[in-house]
Amino acid sequence: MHLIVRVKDRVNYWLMKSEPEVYGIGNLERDRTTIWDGVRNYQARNFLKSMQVGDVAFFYHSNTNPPGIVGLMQIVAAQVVDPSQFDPDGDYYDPKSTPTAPRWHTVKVEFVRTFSNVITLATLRDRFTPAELLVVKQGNRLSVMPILDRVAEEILELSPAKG
DNA sequence: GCCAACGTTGGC
DNA sequence: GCCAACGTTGGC
Repeated sequence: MHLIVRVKDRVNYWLMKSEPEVYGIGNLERDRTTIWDGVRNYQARNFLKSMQVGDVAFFYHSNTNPPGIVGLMQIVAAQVVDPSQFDPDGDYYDPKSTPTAPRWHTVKVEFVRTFSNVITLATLRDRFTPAELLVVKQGNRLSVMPILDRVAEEILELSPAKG
């Protein structure tokens, strides 16, 4: 049986977590772009690898009060070799990685906007089931995850731009 | 600070 | 290849 796969240009949506104490949306607004380095989980890495330029990602603040989605960013470079894997003095050094055989790829993201209010985890739990949105699942530790189009659009409706 | 969830490591 | 021990994430 043959399937005709129609390849269409489409935007994929993602959610990416960071602790604001380490690197928050304010840091990204200041820097405009950043390499999303330091992810050392294979499932998260595989999602990072599948991101394409133009994809949109929600910036999620974790390990803070309240946790939640705080803004938007866009993928501006894909398949970026994570430079932190080569730094022997850094927290993310991977001695098994070499420049010719890097183990960790990531993306470069660009600031789009900060939401006027945090879309808290509690709000997300009210609106979405764990099957719809993985981040609301209890005990979820994945720091990069895909977001269904329908869910992304609903989140965007909750998020007027700041100012 | 506690602890549930869960990914990773390593002994066997 | 199993699985107990351990370490980390991250909400609360």
